[in-house]
Amino acid sequence: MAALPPGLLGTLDPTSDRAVFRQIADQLREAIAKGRFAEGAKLPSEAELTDHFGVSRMTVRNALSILQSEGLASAEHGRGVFVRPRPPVRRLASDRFAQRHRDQGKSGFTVEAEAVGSRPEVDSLVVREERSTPEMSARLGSARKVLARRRRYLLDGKPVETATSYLPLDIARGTPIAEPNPGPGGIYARLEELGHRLDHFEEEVRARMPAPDEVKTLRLAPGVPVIHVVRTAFDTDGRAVEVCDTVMAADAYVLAYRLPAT
Amino acid sequence: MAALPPGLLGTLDPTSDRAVFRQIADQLREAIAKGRFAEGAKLPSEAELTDHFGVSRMTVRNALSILQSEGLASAEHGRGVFVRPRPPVRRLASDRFAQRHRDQGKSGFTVEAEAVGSRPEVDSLVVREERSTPEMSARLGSARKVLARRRRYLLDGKPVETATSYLPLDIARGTPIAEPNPGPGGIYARLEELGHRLDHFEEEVRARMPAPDEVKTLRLAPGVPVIHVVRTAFDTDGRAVEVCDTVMAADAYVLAYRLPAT
DNA sequence: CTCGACCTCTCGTCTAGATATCTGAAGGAG
DNA sequence: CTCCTTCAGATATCTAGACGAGAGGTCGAG
Repeated sequence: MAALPPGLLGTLDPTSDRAVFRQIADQLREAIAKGRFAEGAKLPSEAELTDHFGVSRMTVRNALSILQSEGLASAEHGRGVFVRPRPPVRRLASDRFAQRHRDQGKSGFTVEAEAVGSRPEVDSLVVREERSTPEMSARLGSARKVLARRRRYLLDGKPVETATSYLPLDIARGTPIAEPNPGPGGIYARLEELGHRLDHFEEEVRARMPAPDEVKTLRLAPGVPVIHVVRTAFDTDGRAVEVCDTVMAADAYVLAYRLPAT
Repeated sequence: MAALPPGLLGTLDPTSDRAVFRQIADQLREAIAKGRFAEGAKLPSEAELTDHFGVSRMTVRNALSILQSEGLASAEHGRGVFVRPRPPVRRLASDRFAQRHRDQGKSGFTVEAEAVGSRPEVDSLVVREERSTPEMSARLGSARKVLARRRRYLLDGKPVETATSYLPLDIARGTPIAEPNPGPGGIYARLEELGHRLDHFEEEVRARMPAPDEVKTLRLAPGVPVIHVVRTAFDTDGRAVEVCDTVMAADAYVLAYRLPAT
């Protein structure tokens, strides 16, 4: 076992009342912040840290798990623990739903993916009728059943977002909206053709840790939260014509909004 | 040691290749989801779970730490592990910066706090001149030094948000903006009085896990992400007159936006 | 040269304790 | 009755190992 290069990490303070595993985590965190470990670089192995600090392996693992829960590092079984690179974030423009994009037949996701030079993909498309939940009824008016359109979005093969649109059946049933592929411009273009002229959207943005199924679907690394957006589309009659429930990998997104000051 | 009530939790599947501590976490998660443990209720103690499942204490602790990292539970030293209550979330209205609130002399935070019947507080107010960072220079134009206004917001005594406003010195120096208390309506009202008529704001929203100092300042429980908002204010000349960097406890906030469809 | 067996390093899971610290309740001193 | 001590129960930290499993390199058989 080769020892760690001297000076890379410091030593423990036995007089401190700060737990040993936290001190170790602190040192690693500081070393990462100072660039002593580059993005994507491998941290010292558990055995090396065990030797360097003179503690048991569980204590070292405890320290490493802190860094992972903070999203600073991620472990790869059989390889090591690595500094998590900050992925190039993608910008979700505020004019995502502008008329001009619909007119060009492009969906919001396609527009954004092309803007950063990435390859967009859509996945696991399920369209079906479902019973409405109380929450959805409150948002959509009183529809008993709704049309649900579920899909997953990928960027260069990596899943970044899942979205489910809910529409009242009396609007969507028997229209292209109920087809897997609703045609150019997406369902918003179809809604306008059906006479529901869109007026505005309301978005609610939350952040939280993912549920286990979300970790799986979005292939989330430990310590990555999700951004949960619920968007309601209103037509010019003031009726809610669609609710879109979106869960995004927080390390892949920056949401951009423009607010008037008046 | 009293045994657990029968039926509250199931048993392990020794043939499964799913790790034991994950199976235990799954069972607890499911029990919480089904309401067998109410919000704020105490989960079985480590000793009880150890007995019930016939595993060592470290394994049980491992399972409980998963629930905490998911934000589903939080441990209290010497008391037990409790189901985290979903706190009543606060709504950040899209018209937060509307002219009418400034005219009434109310800040955005005060307006929102009153809307949910909570007692707002502002804390640790620091106003000083600082060197500008490259990022800030890019956002604010080219100011070499900036005025920084740091503060922490509390709701009913609980810290929920920290915010730092940065303003170019040529605008702010020697004005009420450089005072700890800028007067009614806050700095936006002062900016308008100084001839900088506000035109619009641009907000960038990110979510991530908190850094250790943010955990401390916002008294965040483990497994709670933060929402990071950077807002830039533009005047009618198109000049950026203020950048506000805000870090919010994600379990205390829902951000609401209204987007035009045109 | 190619491919597969094997070997080593690495992280993943689990056990069975020991000691420390915090909380809340019970009980005694005043 | 009030205050303080004591104690039981709970989580926090740490040790010292054992075995499992994935990744990647070495090296010999073919």
